[in-house]
Amino acid sequence: MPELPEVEITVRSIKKYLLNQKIKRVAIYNPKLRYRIPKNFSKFLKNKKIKSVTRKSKFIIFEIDNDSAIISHLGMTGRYIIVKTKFSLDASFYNKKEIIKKHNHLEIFFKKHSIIYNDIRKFGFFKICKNNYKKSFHINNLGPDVISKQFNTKYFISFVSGRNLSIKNLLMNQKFVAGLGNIYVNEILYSAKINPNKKSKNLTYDEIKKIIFYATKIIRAAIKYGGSTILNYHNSEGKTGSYQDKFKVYNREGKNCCTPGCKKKIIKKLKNGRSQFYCPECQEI
DNA sequence: CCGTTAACCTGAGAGC
DNA sequence: TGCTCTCAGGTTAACG
Repeated sequence: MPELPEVEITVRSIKKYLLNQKIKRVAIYNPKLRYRIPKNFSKFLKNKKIKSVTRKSKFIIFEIDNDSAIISHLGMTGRYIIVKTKFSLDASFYNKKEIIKKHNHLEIFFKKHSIIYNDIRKFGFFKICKNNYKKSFHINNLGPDVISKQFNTKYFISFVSGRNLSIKNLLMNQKFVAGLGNIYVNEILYSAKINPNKKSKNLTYDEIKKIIFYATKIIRAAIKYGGSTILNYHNSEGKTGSYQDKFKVYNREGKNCCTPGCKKKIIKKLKNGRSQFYCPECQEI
């Protein structure tokens, strides 16, 4: 499901329900996620307060009051659902058919509400960090956030030197730049007019500048529009994103290229297990 | 070390 | 209608 914008929207939409709330109880309905939820998870959280909710790349960090944290990842289909009281479980958006109760894996109860973790494909996970979460395996290996100043031409060039991979694979690599996924990489390369199969080392300085420019621009715009909803992404209050209406190539196979004067159709090719969408004319290699 | 592939899991949609 | 097949917002162990 989620790339940086969807995770950012998730964080914003759950934050106000969690900050400084005391955890009364944690129910684990199914521990079998990407990593098994540890046995001491409930005990670890009980009676603690959530000090902050932040995003690092596509990870969500819940800082707990005693210098420890929970790292959460949504995988492809993970989502949080705020439940006002336990009696509202069957009400409103929870009733929408796409939210199926058997995919609720975890629920954290506060005094007057709870938050559910729901994940169809179970690629998401939770990890307990007892020390500095920034030094944890997942966070420590991340490159700069795509919307941070550290993601600049100098960094780009130094990372690429001596490597031999396509620009699409490079942008998908979280060690290079954190937060991008398949949708936004396709969109960025279309706007920058660069073929996804072009070798990173063959990019010109101008092309690198364009990639960084459009990466920033597109990610910020996607956040502004509440992320993208393809199949089942919703924020924690049940709203869909609308950036999918702005897609120029993603999910547009066979449709006309958006560039004025270009008569070509968008093509789709499977590469490295992921779909590439691009215009064969505007993004000629 | 580097780049690519397979695997994890469930459901939607296409084709027959 | 129903079956089979492919693909889907991600990460990472294992392989060459």
